[in-house]
Amino acid sequence: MKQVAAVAGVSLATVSRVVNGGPSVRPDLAARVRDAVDLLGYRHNHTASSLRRADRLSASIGLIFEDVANPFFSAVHRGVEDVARGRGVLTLAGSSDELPERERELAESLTARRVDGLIIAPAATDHSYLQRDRAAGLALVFVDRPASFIDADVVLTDNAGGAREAVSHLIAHGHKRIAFLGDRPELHTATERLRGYRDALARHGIREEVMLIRSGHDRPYDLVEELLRLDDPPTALFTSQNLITIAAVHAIHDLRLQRKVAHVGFDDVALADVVEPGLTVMAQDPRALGRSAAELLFSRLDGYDGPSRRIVLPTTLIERGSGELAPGGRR
Amino acid sequence: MKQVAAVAGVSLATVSRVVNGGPSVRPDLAARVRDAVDLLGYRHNHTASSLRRADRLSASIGLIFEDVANPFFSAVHRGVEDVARGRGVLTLAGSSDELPERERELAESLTARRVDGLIIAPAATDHSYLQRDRAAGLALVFVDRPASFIDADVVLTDNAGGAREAVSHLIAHGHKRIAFLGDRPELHTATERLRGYRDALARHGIREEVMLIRSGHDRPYDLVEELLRLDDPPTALFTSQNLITIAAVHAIHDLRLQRKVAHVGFDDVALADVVEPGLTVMAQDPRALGRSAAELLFSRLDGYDGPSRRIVLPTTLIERGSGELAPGGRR
DNA sequence: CTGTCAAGAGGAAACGTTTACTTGACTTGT
DNA sequence: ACAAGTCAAGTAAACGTTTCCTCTTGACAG
Repeated sequence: MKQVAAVAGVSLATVSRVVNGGPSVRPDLAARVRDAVDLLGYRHNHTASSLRRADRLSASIGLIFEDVANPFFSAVHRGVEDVARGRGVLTLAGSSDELPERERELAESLTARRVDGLIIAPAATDHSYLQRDRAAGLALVFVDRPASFIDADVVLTDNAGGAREAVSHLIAHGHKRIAFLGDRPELHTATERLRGYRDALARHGIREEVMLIRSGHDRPYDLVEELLRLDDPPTALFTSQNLITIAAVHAIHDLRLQRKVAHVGFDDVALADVVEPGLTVMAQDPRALGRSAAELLFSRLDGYDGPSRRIVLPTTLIERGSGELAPGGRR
Repeated sequence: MKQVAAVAGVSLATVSRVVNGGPSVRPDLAARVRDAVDLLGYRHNHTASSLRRADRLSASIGLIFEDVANPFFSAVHRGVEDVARGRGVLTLAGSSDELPERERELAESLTARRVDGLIIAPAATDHSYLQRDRAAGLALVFVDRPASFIDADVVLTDNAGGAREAVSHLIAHGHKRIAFLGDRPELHTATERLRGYRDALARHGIREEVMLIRSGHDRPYDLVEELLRLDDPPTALFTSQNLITIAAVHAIHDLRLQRKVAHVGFDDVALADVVEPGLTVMAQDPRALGRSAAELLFSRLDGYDGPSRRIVLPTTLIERGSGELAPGGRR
């Protein structure tokens, strides 16, 4: 920049004004500066700039997910990017692999780079360590799961409602023995979906059976096999997470029961409509999740200073066949 | 930091030394500094630090993909992250949506933030604009597709070889009328896979048929339908991209031809083994692609200054049934 | 003419760090 | 006991910008 100033024969201040589209600089000078910029191949240094600038904004936000390669989270990522792009804001993403420690490291790494905000799908159980950064102006939004020990904006899927609707759908098709296969119970989404399942049963006067409620199994495939080989097996399955759903589809097909046992999954998966019968799912909208989270974040950066908000996005039932089988396998 | 120094009763330099694990500082002073840090909730400012530091490294790298939400690229992303994490390096990712202009904007945004390196799955046809940044020390690696008009490290999948092998596999099962469905021909991967297809036919003395070679159709589903309704339809399909593969599976199933027409896809997709028959694919290893790219990048940052390297990763044939059907549909 | 004002430009301080250089107190070898 | 060397700590300059403040110039009103 100094060189540019020298070549253009102006002061540093003027170069800065031109580079930032500053208000009052004579057209001929501006042109000279621009020529010098091109000539020297000057590249603006955004980090140095934001160090001194009044707003102190880095125009970048951090994302912390379980795994950036999980289709669910990469869709959230994209949703965030969609709205960040409009503001010239870049996204830094990292995978926590569901490890609280790793999540914290990432958060610290990101705040050390002075990101303007953080969007987190929380793994850690305690987020109070972010309190200080927030006091220092960091915008904070949680997505997919609420945070603990810190009061912040959050955007969620209607897990309980979606699960309730999914299970009610099975009940409407005549099922009474419906198994619940869930993720590890320490996950908020898992317990919420279980709550929805219970709710649906209760509303229809169906008694829960302990044998049919299974959470946090590490080999879902085996679990499904076991369930379907019971003396009195469930007539329908509700799988409450995408990887479990996929494992269940495998198991059901391997046992050749795909026309006998009904199945609804939470969260949509690719090729769900090519499987025979098509897989009925309660779909989420991860991209919208990301967009909403980003909007909450930017509203904070734009000065909103009210109480924290909680957005809950609805789910959509997609009927493809597997969820519409009657008990015993008739359609 | 000034406050920390004041509270601990030491100079700024000493605080800096402690914060950076500097070599020679008396233990009691170091302890006092650390106490002050905790007390004040001091957060290191990495950007200010890298501005002055000798290495001038931001410990972050930029990623530019077509779409961070595409499972292929999100897996590459994760591969990069795997190796970056080991070095405490963060990844900034952006989606170009295959628009050269958007790619360039992203690249400029990233270099303005002084990332140490850039990993790009190129959309643009001319990357010479990066020449200057590279001269200034930016490490540069291209992934999935080679760059144009700039000589840089690149890591690719063996597109031609994989396609050749896939098509040979179909030929080995007795097929002679094999259709090729490809992506837009301006994409490097698309032309390479077509080359592999042609190669396989030539090696086995099969004449190409123009009618059976289709590239860059925007409605692959309709295209497959059209092909299969020809008077003399192909007995096998080779779909050379994941989205096209999925569309083809849909079309084949809708026409109830899944046991009549053989099908091999390039790039693996979820649930491919639950479809009936299972979908045979030539799988890539996108995560390894990302890891290799990151390794090339870091070797540059570690001082490697030799000629640019080109890594080509092999593909793996996964036989699941659809590729092993004989012409006419017998197994 | 003088005085007021606005616009345009420059000088220098500041942002939060690191680091080259300096200082001072010890240690060591003779 | 003294020169030389070592080590720990401090001072101040520097990194690449932006911004506050001042200065000059010219226009215009009284």
